[in-house]
Amino acid sequence: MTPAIAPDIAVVPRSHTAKRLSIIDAAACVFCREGFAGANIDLIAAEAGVSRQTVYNHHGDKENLLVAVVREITERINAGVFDTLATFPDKPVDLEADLVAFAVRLNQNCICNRDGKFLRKLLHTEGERYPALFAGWREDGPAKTWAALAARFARLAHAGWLEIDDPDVAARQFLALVNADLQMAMIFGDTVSEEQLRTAATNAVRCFLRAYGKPRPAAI
Amino acid sequence: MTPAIAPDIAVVPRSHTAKRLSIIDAAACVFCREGFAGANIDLIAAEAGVSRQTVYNHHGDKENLLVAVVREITERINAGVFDTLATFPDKPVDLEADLVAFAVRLNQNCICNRDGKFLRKLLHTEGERYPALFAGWREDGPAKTWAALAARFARLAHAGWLEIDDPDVAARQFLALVNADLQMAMIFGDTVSEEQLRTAATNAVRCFLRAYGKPRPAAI
DNA sequence: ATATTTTTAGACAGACTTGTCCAAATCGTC
DNA sequence: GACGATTTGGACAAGTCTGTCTAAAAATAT
Repeated sequence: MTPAIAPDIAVVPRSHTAKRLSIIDAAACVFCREGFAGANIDLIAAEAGVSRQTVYNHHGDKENLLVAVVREITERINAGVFDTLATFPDKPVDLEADLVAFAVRLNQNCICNRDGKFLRKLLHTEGERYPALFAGWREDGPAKTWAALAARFARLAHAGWLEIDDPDVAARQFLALVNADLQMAMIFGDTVSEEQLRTAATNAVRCFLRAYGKPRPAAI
Repeated sequence: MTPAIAPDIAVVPRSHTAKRLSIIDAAACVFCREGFAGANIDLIAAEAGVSRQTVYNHHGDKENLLVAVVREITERINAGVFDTLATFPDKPVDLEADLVAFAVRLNQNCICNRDGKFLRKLLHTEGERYPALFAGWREDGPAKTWAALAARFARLAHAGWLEIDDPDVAARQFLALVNADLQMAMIFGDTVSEEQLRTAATNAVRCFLRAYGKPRPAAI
C-alpha cells in the first residue's frame, strides 16, 4: 500500500514542457512581486516546484528567463485581446447594454486578469530599462488593438449608431474610460469585484455614448 | 589666485538641509530607475554628490530612505495638484479653450513632470509590497483631488455650462480622458512634446464636452 | 582663532546571489 | 528490465551589497 500524500504538497510528476511553463509562471509572479533585481532564482524554483538547476537548464540565465517571461505573457495577452475583440457587438441590439458587456469582457479577459496584471507591472518596472524587450509588443499590441477597435467603431458609425470624427481617438478614449474607475484598485493589487467591474463599464459606456452616440438609433 | 574649477564637477558647498534634499532627489531617481532592490546606496551617494556615510547619517537605513523619498514626493505632488486645481476655470469665457488650457497645466504640473513620473513609478513598483507607504497619499491624494475637481464641475453644471448626473464620475472620466493619449509615452519614459500635450488635452476636452456640455452655453 | 559638528574615504565583516559542477536519483521509452 | 535523458540536492567560487567603524578633513558656529 502506497503511503498517503498530503494533497497540497503532492509531487505531481510533470512533463518537460509542463515544467517549462511552470517555471515561466512562477518567474512572472516573482519578477512582478519583487522586481527583476529583487527576484531570487531560488524562490522562483521553489514556487515552480522545481530545483534551481532545472531553472538554469531551461533558461540558462536570469535575463534570459525575463525575456522568456515577457514573450510568453505578451503572446497570451495578444491572444486574449484578439479573442475579446472578436466579441465586439458588430450588430448591436441594445447598443448600451452590448457595449457594457463588451467592456466587462475586455476588463476581465485582458486587463484585470493575471496576465494583464503581469504585463502592466513588467511594463512599469522594466519598460524603461529594457525597451527592446517590449518593442515587439508595442508594435503588435496597442497599435493593432487600437486600430482594430477603431475599425469596429467606424463601422458602427457608418451603420448609423455613432457619430465619430476620428475613430482612432474614440477607440483610445473608450479604453481610457473603461479603466477610469479601476486604476487605483489595480495599482494596489486589490481584487476587483464583479459589481465594481459592471459599474465601471456602465459609467464608461454611458459617457462614451453621450459623447458619440446618435440621438436616436438609425431606423432600419 | 584660486585655481579655476571645472563648472560641472564644481564642489559647491551646501548646507545640511540642502544635502538632505539632494540625497532624497538622487534616491528618488535611482529607486525609480532600478527599483528598490536594485538601487545601490553607493550610486545614490555618488548621484547626490555625497559620501555614502552621509546617506546613512541622514536616513539611517535603505528602507528609511525610501520612506523619506515617498513622503517628499507625495507632498510635492499634493502641493502641485492643489496649485493647479486652483487654476480651474471657474468662470470660463470660452469653456473649451479654458478647459484645454487647464488640462495642459494638469499634465505639465502633475503628471508629466519629474515628480509625477517618480510617484507613478514608485506606486507601480512598490505600491503592492508596501501599501502602508502610500496609505497616506491614497487618502490625501486621489480622493481629495477627485472630490475637488468634482466640486468644480458641479459648480459649472449649476451655472449652466454642463449637464452632469454624477460629478464624481465625471471628474474621474475627465482625468482618464486627459491621460488617454499619453499612457504609452509615459510608460516608456518618452519625452512628451508641447504639441502632443495640447493635442491630447484637446481630444480629451472635446470628448468630455460632447458628453457633458450643454447644447448652448447658458445665456447671461 | 578655536571648539564643535558634520563630512569624508576607506577598510571591513556578514550576508546574500548568481551561475557552475557533479554524483546520485528519477523519469520516460524501448 | 535496461538505457538515455532529465532532474535533484548540495557544494562551491566569485562577486555584490548593506551597514558599521575609524581617523582625518572640512565646515560651521562661537
